Amino acid sequence: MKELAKTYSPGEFEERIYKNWCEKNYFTPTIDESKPHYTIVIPPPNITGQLHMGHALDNTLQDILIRYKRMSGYSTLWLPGTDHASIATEAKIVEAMRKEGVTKDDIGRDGFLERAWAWKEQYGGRIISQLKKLGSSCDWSRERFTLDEGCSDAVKEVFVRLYNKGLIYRGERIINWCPHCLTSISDAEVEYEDQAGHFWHIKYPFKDGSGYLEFATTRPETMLGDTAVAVNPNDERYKNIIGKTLVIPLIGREIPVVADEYVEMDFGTGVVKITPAHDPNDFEVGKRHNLPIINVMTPDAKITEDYPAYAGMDRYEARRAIVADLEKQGYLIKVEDYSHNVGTCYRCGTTVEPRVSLQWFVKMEELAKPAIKAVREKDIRFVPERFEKNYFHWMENIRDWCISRQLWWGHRIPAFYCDDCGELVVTKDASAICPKCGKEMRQDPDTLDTWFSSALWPFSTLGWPNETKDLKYFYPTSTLVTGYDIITFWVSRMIFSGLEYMGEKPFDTVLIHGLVRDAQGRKMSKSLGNGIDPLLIIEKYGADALRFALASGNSPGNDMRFSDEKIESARNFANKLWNAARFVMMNLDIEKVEMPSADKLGIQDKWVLSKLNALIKRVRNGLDTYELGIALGEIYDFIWDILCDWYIELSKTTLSQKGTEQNKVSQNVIVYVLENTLKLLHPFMPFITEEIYLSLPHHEDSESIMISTYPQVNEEYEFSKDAEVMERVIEAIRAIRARRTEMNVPPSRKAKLFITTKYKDSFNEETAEFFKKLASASEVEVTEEFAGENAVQIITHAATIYIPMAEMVDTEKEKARLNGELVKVQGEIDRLVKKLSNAEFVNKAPQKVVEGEKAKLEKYENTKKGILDALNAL
RNA sequence: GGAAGCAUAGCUCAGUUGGGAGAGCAUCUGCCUUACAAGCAGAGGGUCAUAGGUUCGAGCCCUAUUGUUUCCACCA
Repeated sequence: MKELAKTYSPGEFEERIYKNWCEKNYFTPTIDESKPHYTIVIPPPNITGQLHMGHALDNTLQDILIRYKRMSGYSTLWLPGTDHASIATEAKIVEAMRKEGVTKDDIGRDGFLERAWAWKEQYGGRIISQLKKLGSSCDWSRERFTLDEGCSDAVKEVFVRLYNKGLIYRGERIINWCPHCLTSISDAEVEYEDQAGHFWHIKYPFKDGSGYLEFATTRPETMLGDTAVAVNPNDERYKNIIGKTLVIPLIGREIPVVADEYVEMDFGTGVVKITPAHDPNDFEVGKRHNLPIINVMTPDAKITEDYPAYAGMDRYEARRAIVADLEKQGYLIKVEDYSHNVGTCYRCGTTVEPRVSLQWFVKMEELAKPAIKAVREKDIRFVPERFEKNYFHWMENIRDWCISRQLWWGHRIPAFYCDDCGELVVTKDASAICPKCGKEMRQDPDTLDTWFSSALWPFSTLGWPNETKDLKYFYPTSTLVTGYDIITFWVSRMIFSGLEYMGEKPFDTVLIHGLVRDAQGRKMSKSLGNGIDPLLIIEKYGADALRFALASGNSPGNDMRFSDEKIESARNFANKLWNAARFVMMNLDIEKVEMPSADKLGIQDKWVLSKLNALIKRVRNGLDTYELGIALGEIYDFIWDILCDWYIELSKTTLSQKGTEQNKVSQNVIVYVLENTLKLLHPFMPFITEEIYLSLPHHEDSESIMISTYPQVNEEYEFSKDAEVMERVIEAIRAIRARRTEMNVPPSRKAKLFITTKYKDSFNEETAEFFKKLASASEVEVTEEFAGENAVQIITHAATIYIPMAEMVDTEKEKARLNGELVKVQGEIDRLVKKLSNAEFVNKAPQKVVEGEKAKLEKYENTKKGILDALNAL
């Protein structure tokens, strides 16, 4: 047994404890077929990332579940790792190179990758070390990286399999292009935002000189790529011009007027210019009408050399120039303000440019079907359930997934081309010879979407495609914990991937949490500068306090706010527990906890043990149903209210009486209760619970709380009758304190109590001590009748307590007060009588509820009788 | 355009099988009571957004409305 420091200072032990856990290999599970497994794969943070509150929340929740299951006898694996984050990382490295004046082309692909790996070596581990500060009990011996050898092999395997199955194809499609990142991005990677823009009303002349056709556009610069103008075939206004030829001003190209259902008659002028190369809808129209596709922009969104007047201008410059020219030449009719939704790149925020290019796609429809079924049939469960709707909506309207990226940092597409004959070979091999001409083939220069490898994470990390022991034992994983913002990006793709390649779901349950917002409820963001750094919080308040602040009051799927208030109250709670433990230890001389038999227990012991059982039940239930915030709230209430405010106070007398039998009983019970409470709390606050646990004598033999057994309800310690006896005492003590405060009697002024009661089991010599200690009683006399005069009277349903403090009693005031109480009590009685005389209530309500109401009525009747007696006596 | 969440004390939020509303912070009062002032003992403060409905009984279930946030789709 060692002594605890005087104040809670987490900085002194958190690191030491974590190191010890690692050295003892507690985080590494053993594969034991006789035990159930519980597996979580971490949502791999980007190697570019720094720990933010979102990570802190996500990992706190995972660690709580993992520690709970570990203590509950599961073989528990929490598999950690990081994501190569192709766009984000590449952007970072390109940026760093730009500062040195070096471009990607200068150093070439190999040179670039060398730099990227060096960068990964240097910074990629940063977030991992930050996760450790949080207390995450990940099995670091199994740490993985989405771009490591094994994951790369899994990616290639999947690509080849899907290609051979016809589920991966290459085609020229219109895709979202980021002119800043210079790569394609998938639909899911586009974020839409409202932008103020304009509606330019423009007219194109008919070739035959028969006037003009007016329409409006938000993007006049794309007129350079117009290959038609469309109207609705049912639009009477334009029936006669379908098929006529228009001439595009400024460039003189002749284009047809086509009819297409896509055009809405009631919107704007009912005329749409068609630019198949730069708008997804126009692309579809173009396909239907065999229109040429004219790309007018370079990859960085500048006008091509084909249009000398505007060549080299970026999109927006060209827009201004073209509008100016149209106006000059009389083709601009008017300009309106118009707010519209514009797609932006989720990484850099640049407005995306739809662009026709040759890309690789995954055919989604067939893959989505079993993934929908698995969730529909509750084989995979979302917590909370409502997020299924998001999932279904996305999956049921899924479009093919553009997976190729024009980046270098990532999994290179395992496809090879023959420059001579155009042959295509898809293979896991590092090189390929053309089967037709025997020539060395050229590998596709592109890489895969980062999410392509993340999709395989639950099994690629366990060794797939090899049939490893890990894969057999730990797959499928148990719970996936993540934010609602990446259900589509990640969760949905893991589900169809797991089902397709493993033939089995990747996890049972998806626990969705919300966002951590700032104190004002705003999203934490770099641009707002309102982010709170979890590492600074840990430094100042401790990891346990941070975890408490994040887990308490958190309910699945809901956003939460993080404030100074919250973290301070978390730290105060840790301090409270710390001091309670200090108090307990100050009073101990036992070496090991040996629980006394029930007949030796005091009434307060029976009460607290019953309360502990109730707590265990509720906490386990909360944890089992993913209501972690509720479970933690229960523990908080127990520690603060039950343990500290009552049980410790109730035990002070016996704890100070060294050498007595009751003293031994008290020591054992208080340590037993504290030990169990610590265990219940351990998943939430691992460090402080371990530090205290190791300082206490134990009930069981365990060298660390994290590998001890999670508490279970102990039927031996169910004393519901005794608990009621104790509750009556507590109620009386509360009533006395309230009365004394009301009368401004300082606690230092002790007074004798006379108690009349029919509950002699509650009010007797044993409990008299409690009144002395906690209700400023000098003496307690339980009597059949109190004959004295001018006493302060305190009436509970179980007893009437007289305090003879004549000078405090003003008879008239006392009468008024009692009459006031009488009115209140009578009100309650009336309500209950009415309810209980309602035959429908008595017949239809559950027996338990009716009994409860009857008991309440009896209590109020008792109180009423007490008040009436008191009034009579006055 | 489609969908979902939220609306409870001055503030931030709990309240899961429907049985007369809680916490933290803030406010007020009194306490250095030998673990803790990061504390202790009390007190005040709520038509549970509005209007209907179901039910013996609704903060909780249903419908509509208002406000608010988010997701999805994206009509030039």
